[in-house]
Amino acid sequence: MDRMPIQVKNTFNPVELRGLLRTGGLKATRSRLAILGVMRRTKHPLSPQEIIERLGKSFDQATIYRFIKKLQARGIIRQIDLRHNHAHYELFDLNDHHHLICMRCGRIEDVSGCEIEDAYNAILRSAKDFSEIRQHSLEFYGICRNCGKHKA
Amino acid sequence: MDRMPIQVKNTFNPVELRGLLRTGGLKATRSRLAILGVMRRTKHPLSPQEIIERLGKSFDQATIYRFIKKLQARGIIRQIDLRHNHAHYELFDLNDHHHLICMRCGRIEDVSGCEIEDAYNAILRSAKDFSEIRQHSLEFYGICRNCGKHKA
DNA sequence: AGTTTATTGCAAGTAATTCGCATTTAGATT
DNA sequence: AATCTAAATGCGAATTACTTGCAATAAACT
Repeated sequence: MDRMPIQVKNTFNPVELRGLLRTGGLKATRSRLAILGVMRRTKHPLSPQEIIERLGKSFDQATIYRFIKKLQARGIIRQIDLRHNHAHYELFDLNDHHHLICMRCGRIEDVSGCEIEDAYNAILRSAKDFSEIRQHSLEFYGICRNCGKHKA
Repeated sequence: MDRMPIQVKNTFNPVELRGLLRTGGLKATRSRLAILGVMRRTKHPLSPQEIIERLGKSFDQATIYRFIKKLQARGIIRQIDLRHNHAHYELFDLNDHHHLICMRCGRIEDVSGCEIEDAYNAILRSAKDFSEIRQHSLEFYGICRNCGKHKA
């Protein structure tokens, strides 16, 4: 394949998607590249069903769910809790960001720069039974401007 | 119908449980007092099924789920994402605390004192589409000491 | 090209949550 | 205390979310 220019964080090109999989010991199948492609080009967390919809053609759920598990175990994606009754996922982003979620309409906005990482050590020091923190999840639930206009 | 969250101090005795419900415009039935009782005396987040188990007698799921929704809408309980495939809930606690969750065995430890609240304003300032934050969720996922001993 | 092994697709299975509706009950009203 | 009414319950069925077993397929290594 052609050598691709160096990309900014998390702008995975096709080659990099392959590498991502290989590094994780995962085979790079057409489906998998397509799934990662969808996630890459969507800027908000996706549910498995949403991924299937975006893939266009009918796609087997089991395949998605199994793949998601592997991605998650390898830290390639992370799980986001939007408080719908199903999980959402997004590509792991080194620029740690979190989400503002509207409790009425579900609108999502990214918020960036939250120095939780700095708190890790303090938390570990105070923890009795834990020796390692691998990830965290931080979501803010509120009311978006639009919903704020219309009385509840 | 559903109202705005009401955050009441959490020093519940039986009488206060009644008041809690009344303030929320909810009828104080025997079942409801029992459910709140279970949540009060358990120090970790519970799933609807766990609540049913603890209630002893056979208990209708629909009743629990419906009640939980109302409690949540009123800010009496909050939802915790332990990344099992179902939601967990705990009584809302003004002493804001969060959870360390073991990614292997699911063990939970509380961590307290995380000054996220102070970040609310900063976050709102930087937010484009949000005018109000009502709650947040912060969970840390890691490996507990016990699981840390045994190699993965 | 051939072999190995991970991955897929399908169909069935389980778990989690919701809904509709007839019945009951808490709490306000008389 | 008896009555009234809206809210809550119980039940069964429905829906949604996710998982599993297994035979067929395709990636990656030789």
